[in-house]
Amino acid sequence: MVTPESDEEKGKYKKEEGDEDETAEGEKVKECPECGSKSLVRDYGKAELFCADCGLVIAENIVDLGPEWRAFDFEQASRRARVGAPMTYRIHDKGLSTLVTWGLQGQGQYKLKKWQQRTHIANTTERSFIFALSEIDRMASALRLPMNIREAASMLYRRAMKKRLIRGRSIEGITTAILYIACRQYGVPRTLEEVREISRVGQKEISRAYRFLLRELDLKVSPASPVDFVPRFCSLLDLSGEISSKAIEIIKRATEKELTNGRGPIGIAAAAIYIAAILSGEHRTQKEVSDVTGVTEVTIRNRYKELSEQLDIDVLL
DNA sequence: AAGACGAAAGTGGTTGA
DNA sequence: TCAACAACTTTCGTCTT
Repeated sequence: MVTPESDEEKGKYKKEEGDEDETAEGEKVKECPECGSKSLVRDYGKAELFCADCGLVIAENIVDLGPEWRAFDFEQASRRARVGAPMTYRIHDKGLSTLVTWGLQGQGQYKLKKWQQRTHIANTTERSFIFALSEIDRMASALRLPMNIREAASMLYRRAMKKRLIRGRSIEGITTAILYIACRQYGVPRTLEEVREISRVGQKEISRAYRFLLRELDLKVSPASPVDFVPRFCSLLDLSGEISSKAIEIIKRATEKELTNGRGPIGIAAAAIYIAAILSGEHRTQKEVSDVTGVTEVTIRNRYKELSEQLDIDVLL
């Protein structure tokens, strides 16, 4: 599985707006097949091309790592082809189910009862697991998240179950928190509000489950970077990739000057987008930005005042 | 009339004794 | 466990376009 994002990985994403990229099969891609976004980003560290909106990994090994990688890849591909469908974490028994038929004739009543008790427990945990996976899938669909993130979420749930962390807790809370974590880990964070909207539980419970899982699975989720929100917010505001790049540039300068310390990343992202849009002659009102980002106009104002003053950006309306 | 501005009070989460 | 604290929100009156 791809495991994401440590601090040092920040900043090595390179924007390739409007540029064409090649998948391993040699096709040209310009937009994300999952969500249609044109914000495709190359991560040279992991040698991936992925969608900055939803996190879908479109191509791996896009960088020429030497002449032999294709052969390597092909060999693997053909080897896999012989084993059947790729194993997935999203099927409750990892897709390796076997059909077993029992002959129960001749068993005594007692033994049967015992067996039923045992399988009852197995059935209920199994049942809730299946429910959890379907919930992850439902919410991931609503958020338009790609398979790789759903896989990661399912895997996290598996780990949580193995450690017996689910018992006595609401599946809804856990699954929502897990999805929230998975998005963060893949560098396409969702806001707590966005996640809450498609969840069946409230924000309080999601946060509780979130903190609980981080502690118990000792996951390290570095605080979300404002940069990670920019492409998605921009496309929600119908702003071009140029503006997105400009906003990211502003954030980078702000980060160097340590203007982002202690501030909420979403507020920073919102302000940077607000500024970038005005500078590009594509004005968006504070209300519009506020609506898609979920931070108030007041916060956008405060951040954008700070940024424009400290970075000597003249924002003339 | 809509957008931007900023003061002031309120809220929820973190930190440190 | 409690209080102090910073960031953010809510609310609202005022100014600008």
